[in-house]
Amino acid sequence: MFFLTTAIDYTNGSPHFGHAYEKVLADVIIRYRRLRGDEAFFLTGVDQHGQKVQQTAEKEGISPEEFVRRTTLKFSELWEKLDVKYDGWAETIDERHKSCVRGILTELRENGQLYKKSHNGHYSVRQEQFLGDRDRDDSGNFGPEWGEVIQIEEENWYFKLSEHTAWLKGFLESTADAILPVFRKSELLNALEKNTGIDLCISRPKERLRWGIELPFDEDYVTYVWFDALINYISFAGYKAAPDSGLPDFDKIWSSRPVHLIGKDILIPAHGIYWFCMLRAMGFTDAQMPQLLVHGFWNGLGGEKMSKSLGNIVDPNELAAKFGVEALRYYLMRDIGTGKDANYDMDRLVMLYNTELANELGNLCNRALNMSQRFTGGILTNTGALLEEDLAVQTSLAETIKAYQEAMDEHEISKALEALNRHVSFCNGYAERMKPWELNKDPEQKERVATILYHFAESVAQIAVMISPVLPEVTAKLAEQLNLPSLTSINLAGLRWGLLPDGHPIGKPKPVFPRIILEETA
RNA sequence: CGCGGGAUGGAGCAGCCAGGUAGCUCGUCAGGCUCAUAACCUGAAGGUCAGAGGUUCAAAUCCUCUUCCCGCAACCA
Repeated sequence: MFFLTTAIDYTNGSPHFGHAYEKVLADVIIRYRRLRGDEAFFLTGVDQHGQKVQQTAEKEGISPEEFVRRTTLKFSELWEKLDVKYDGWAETIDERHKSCVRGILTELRENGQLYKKSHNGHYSVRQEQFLGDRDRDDSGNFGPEWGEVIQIEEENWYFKLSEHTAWLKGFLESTADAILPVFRKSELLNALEKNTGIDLCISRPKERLRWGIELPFDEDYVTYVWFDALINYISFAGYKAAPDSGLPDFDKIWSSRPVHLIGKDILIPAHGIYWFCMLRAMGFTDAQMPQLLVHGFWNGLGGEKMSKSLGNIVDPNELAAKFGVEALRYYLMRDIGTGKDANYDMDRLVMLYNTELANELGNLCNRALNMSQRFTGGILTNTGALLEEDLAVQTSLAETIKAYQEAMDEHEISKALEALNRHVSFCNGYAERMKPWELNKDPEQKERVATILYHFAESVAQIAVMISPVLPEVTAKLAEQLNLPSLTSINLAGLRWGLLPDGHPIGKPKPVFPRIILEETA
């Protein structure tokens, strides 16, 4: 079983472009695994506890439950709109999750992994948080933004993180693919190097934070965000779940190393250090440790961070409404290398859609069907003699499948799409060289024309299958036009020359990718 | 010497790990075609691969140093 999770999004605001990227990427990866014929489970969801939620709800004069119910909907509705299809949905206020967290905390305490101690430090009353040295300004003082800063002493619960860091170092060093891309691992190892004997505080006193999971053994505290949120990966996979919970069978879901798709911001320390050590403390073996697939960020046009203050936030809902879900999904997968950062550029979104989808693939499909209807009565035949040029098309397609698969296996979606485009381009060149519209004027060449048109249609059919993880709706539309519904259920191994049977009646052409025309707005 | 990423024709990127004529898309220019969503095809111009040094028969690719840009600096309880 291939088990894929994403980060769970914090329900304090609306989903933005980055949220959409991660979920679409996960959706594409999972659809690809299914295309390969693998059994797969996709878990995503929302992180609903914490101070920010508590504060914002208070400000709006509603209960945190009500607030979280509303914001959660913004996420789930977006995923539905963007055709992100998950199998499990994680909400951290779910009782099944809470009881899993409490069960784990209880067990860790019994195993001597938790202890209570007091800490003395600077505390900002206004911001309701402890301050560290890096919160000081240039002159070494805490600035006015913190309001009144007092020295207080507070007791809290700690997790013996330091007992596991030596193991973690060894595990990371001996597991080449523990973290992808690889350069992230060196970053993590460096961070780990500096982590000497520090334990992790896993509680917050209730007088400061009520909106969380109460510690099962100390009712004055709630659980620290990461000790709550990270556990979603196992709680909603059925870890220690009651038989009637409705959750999946954990042993089945976690039968091989799962993949956690996360952003680069939460690798260190949350996933790379805390989560691995938490799993280790719970008794997970090295072979059960998840793989972290770390993606980059979308920045604004000049490469600057997207932020509210700069006003360059991009709303995925607006983009989907303006350009369509297909254009958005395609852009999200096409214009960024997995693991790297990219700059969001609307002009590129339009350009990539118009050139690669409308002009290339869409047009190839359209001209193929058109000629078939006009020249061969809409009937495909593949019994004609093959010329070198025809065989070159078949070779190009076979190479495309290989390149596509290699790229997808490495989660390099953009490169996979590039490979598909190369074959489409090749077909367009083949069309120019063969000139079936010329040949058609000669009645003697009927069979030749049919053979050429078959090569177009078959190419479109196979590309339709390969593009399905990224653009599932497009595959359905192409399958309909090709009059071959089975395309939507075929898997990769079934991609062999001859998907379209001899004598197949092909459908009528209708643009699958209407060009996006941007209105001039001066 | 804190850590990591990046610097490749006008723009955006690939190539670098496993050295061997610098590649892709867009844009520009000139042709061609007309089956097709003003789509398609061919050709051309344009780069001393940030800079310096080193290794090598050979370096964008390996090593060293420098400059510039970006992100992070985790114990914030």
